Amino acid sequence: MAATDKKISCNLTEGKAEELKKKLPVDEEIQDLAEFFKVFGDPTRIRILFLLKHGEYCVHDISNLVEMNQTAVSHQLKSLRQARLVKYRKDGKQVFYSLNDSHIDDILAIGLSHINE
Amino acid sequence: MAATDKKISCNLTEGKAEELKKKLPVDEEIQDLAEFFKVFGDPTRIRILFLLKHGEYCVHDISNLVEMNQTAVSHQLKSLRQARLVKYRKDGKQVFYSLNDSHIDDILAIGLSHINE
DNA sequence: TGTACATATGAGCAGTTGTGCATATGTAAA
DNA sequence: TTTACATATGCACAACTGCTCATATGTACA
Repeated sequence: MAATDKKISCNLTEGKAEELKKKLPVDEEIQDLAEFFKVFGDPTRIRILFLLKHGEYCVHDISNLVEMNQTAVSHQLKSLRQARLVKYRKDGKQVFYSLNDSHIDDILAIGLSHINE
Repeated sequence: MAATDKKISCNLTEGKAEELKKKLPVDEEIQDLAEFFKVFGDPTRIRILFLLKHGEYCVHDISNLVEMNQTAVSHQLKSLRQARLVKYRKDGKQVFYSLNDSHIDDILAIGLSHINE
């Protein structure tokens, strides 16, 4: 019995295991994916994203609409910016935020359809 | 000037603000969505999901393939089960896990396309 | 320049999360 | 029934997260 045919667990030979592992995304990709989804894993950020589906808003507006204080909103907008989910435009004293990724709608929609099943 | 026309921040009247808030999902839905996406926000769980795209595997196999000890994998499988992302089938001493939601592929694909942009 | 406003940032803290250890439960074979 | 194996669970702990407070930065206007 060749080395790669050795059973290493329930139904897996070493050969099959190695083959399978090659089909998985590399570590860095996995890590980036997790970081990306983590951004969707907070109610405040989700609320902001749903809000921005309806247009661009300044920080003060966002803060009012999601009923969170300005500092908390600013922190979350930073996360969203770093994940490249929102973009911003400065106009005088104000900063207007809007969605930056066409996929956001899709992801939120899939999420909704899952939880409503 | 009517009460609902009062400017409450940058470009928002009270009336517009109330209208907008009605368009956002209710709190419970927002909360559930966040919980759902949180599950995708961990590298180990993402790895397990990618693995299960290729078939059903017992806990021992999964543990081998994602190179994590059995206990950690069991804990994560519990999260995935609770989020209804995986289902399981008992066969003797073993428990075989597989994907439970057709949307998983879609979500992972969108995530990948975002991080590779 | 000074003042007021809009937004961002850093530190601190409470709450949460992922992992590993020890162990429990469940099943099959001896 | 005893033993070995497969999986699950409770607890403890370190690491991380999101919020708040205080404050910094930046801009406009008097």
